[in-house]
Amino acid sequence: MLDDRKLAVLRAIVEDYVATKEPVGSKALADRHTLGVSPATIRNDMVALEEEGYITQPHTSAGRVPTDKGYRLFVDRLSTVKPLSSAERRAIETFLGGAVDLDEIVARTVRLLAQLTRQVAVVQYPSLTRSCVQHVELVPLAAQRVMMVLITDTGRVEQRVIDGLDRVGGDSVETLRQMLNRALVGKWLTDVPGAVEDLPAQLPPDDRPLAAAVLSVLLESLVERHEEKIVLGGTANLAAMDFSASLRDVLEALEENVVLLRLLGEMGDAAMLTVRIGAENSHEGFKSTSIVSAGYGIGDQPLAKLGVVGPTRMDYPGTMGAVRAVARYLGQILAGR
Amino acid sequence: MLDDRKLAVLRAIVEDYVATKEPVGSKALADRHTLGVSPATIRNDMVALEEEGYITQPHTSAGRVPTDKGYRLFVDRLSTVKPLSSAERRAIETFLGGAVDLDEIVARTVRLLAQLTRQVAVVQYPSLTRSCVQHVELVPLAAQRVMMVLITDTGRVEQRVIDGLDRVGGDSVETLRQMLNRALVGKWLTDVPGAVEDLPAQLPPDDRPLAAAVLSVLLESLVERHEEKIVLGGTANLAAMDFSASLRDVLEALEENVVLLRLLGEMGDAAMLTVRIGAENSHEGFKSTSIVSAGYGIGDQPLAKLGVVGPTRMDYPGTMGAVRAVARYLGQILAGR
DNA sequence: AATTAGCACTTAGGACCATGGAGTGCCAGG
DNA sequence: CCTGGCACTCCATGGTCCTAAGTGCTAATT
Repeated sequence: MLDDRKLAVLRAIVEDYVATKEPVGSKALADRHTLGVSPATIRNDMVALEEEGYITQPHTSAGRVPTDKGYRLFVDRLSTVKPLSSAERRAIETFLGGAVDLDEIVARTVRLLAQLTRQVAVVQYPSLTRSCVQHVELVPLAAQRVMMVLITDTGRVEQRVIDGLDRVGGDSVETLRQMLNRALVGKWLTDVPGAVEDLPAQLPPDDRPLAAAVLSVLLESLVERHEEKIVLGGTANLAAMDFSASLRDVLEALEENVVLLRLLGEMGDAAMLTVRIGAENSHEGFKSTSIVSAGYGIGDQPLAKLGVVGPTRMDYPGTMGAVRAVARYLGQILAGR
Repeated sequence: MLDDRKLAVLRAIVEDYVATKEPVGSKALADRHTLGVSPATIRNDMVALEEEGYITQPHTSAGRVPTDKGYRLFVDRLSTVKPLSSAERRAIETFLGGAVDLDEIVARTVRLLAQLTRQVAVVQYPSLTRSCVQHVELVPLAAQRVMMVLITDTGRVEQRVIDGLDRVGGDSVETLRQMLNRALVGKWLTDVPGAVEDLPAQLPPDDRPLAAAVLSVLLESLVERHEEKIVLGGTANLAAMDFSASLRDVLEALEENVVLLRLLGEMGDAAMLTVRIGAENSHEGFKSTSIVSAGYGIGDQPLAKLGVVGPTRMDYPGTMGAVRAVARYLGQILAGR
């Protein structure tokens, strides 16, 4: 059905449309690309492509524009991920280098990705479900309050205040602290529930209320509703894009972290580079955008995902190259800490 | 120069322009407000107001629009801060209630403020310079690395990794930990440098390199370049606004946290409700926006600031009311933790 | 059978113009 | 000092026309 030349035409249409932002006609294609055939032939190919639903024309006498399906074919079969220039690679290294803690690493990554792609960047914090406990600290704040600080091997530091306790003795806190660390250090967060099950029983009765309170907070807020954090950057780049949807809709969708997280979650895991185009995104606000994402992690251990959001009319090879490169470097940086 | 009626006219112009987003003419004013005079009289007043620079007309045969100076006069002398409805107050309380930690309190505050004002909300984290040390924790991560966690009374938890040490003994860490806490707990962060000056001298020689490394990180990254964090929300509301500047410029300016922090810093301190109108903001990107900000704190102890950014044509009384109310509630919530 | 040239057809968008309406400034009279 | 009246200005709106770009179809060519 679609011979090589038709595919070449589709590729040319996508490339030109992305570059010029204007519907592209048969004449322009013949001029700018060396397809070796005349505009008339290209026109014939275009009707075939249009019948198959890969391209469409905004109105009768306009050029053609790729559809979501057209972009999909382009991404799957007609393009190759474009590696970054060595200048860009160096920029990444120096830029991600000087970060002092996880927050700063993530913040810099998101800025970097936004700058490289000129689109909206999204970076998810290393998932708690993929982290191990490195240390648990209990800090007495007042007679009835204790702060719990959980430090993971991925660098995340989460704190919660446990409130409304009866007079808490310093010894009880210290005992519980040691016990928690003995039981939990090195464990996956997902394994924490099992590991703490029989802890209260090992304590003297006086200390059990405290232990119960601490454990319930730990389990509930950190394990069960496993909090995923996400950071956005480069929203200013939205202004230069023009969606079919309204800018407001896109901005609103972006502010819904829950939605973004779900979408990221639906995308390919691990080191996979995944592209979701237009209506493939199962959310109204992203219907006229594409999302390019990749997982990042330490070694082959996936931690979380990052990506960019832009108009469906985007430079897929370049964007995919940038996302992949940043994901890899981020993994390296995290590994080297 | 400006009698009461002229001021009333200015007030009416501002109110109508804010409501309708259209230049307002003498006839409309006479109809919609009970000024008790004819359009012709109003016209005369308008030329006076225009000569003084309070209003201007986009073109010869259009109505009048307030200038920055006009808004300034309106805010200073012609309006009163509008208290929130009781429904809104209750919304604030319930919304800010269920937050579990400082991050969530700040996140909720920023969403709330954006929703109430339908503009872009900005909330600064409690300033480190206004915080006291509540606890310092040292966690050995590996033979050559230690993580320092600093917890303040305002709920902030900052962590830094200290790297490149020689073999660190568990005892050394424990000794240093106790010593740091004895020396620092309860101290203002700004007083930390003085308080740690002679600490290394009190340690056995073997432990001094570790102490020096920890202290240098502590001083440098937390005290000297005292990190201020800031959070944005409601940028989707930007789409509905129309600035004279381009949307992109405003978005870019908003992403520059440093700029925002400086601007907030230039605004009135403590419980003061401050308004910066248009060109009063010393940054290009905010030339066509107004910023309404207030300090928040516990009791009369200021902690940091929050505010909203919107078009100069904004509902000042309403916005000021919302900002003031949210700042107060935030203080109360923080005090009650 | 595939490609190409030629041609008639469609349509968006720009230029041009006319017109109506909103608003002004000014003047003379109350 | 206020007001009604009036001439003037200018923007916004809508209509018309025209051009440029691009198409689809057919007949000729390879």
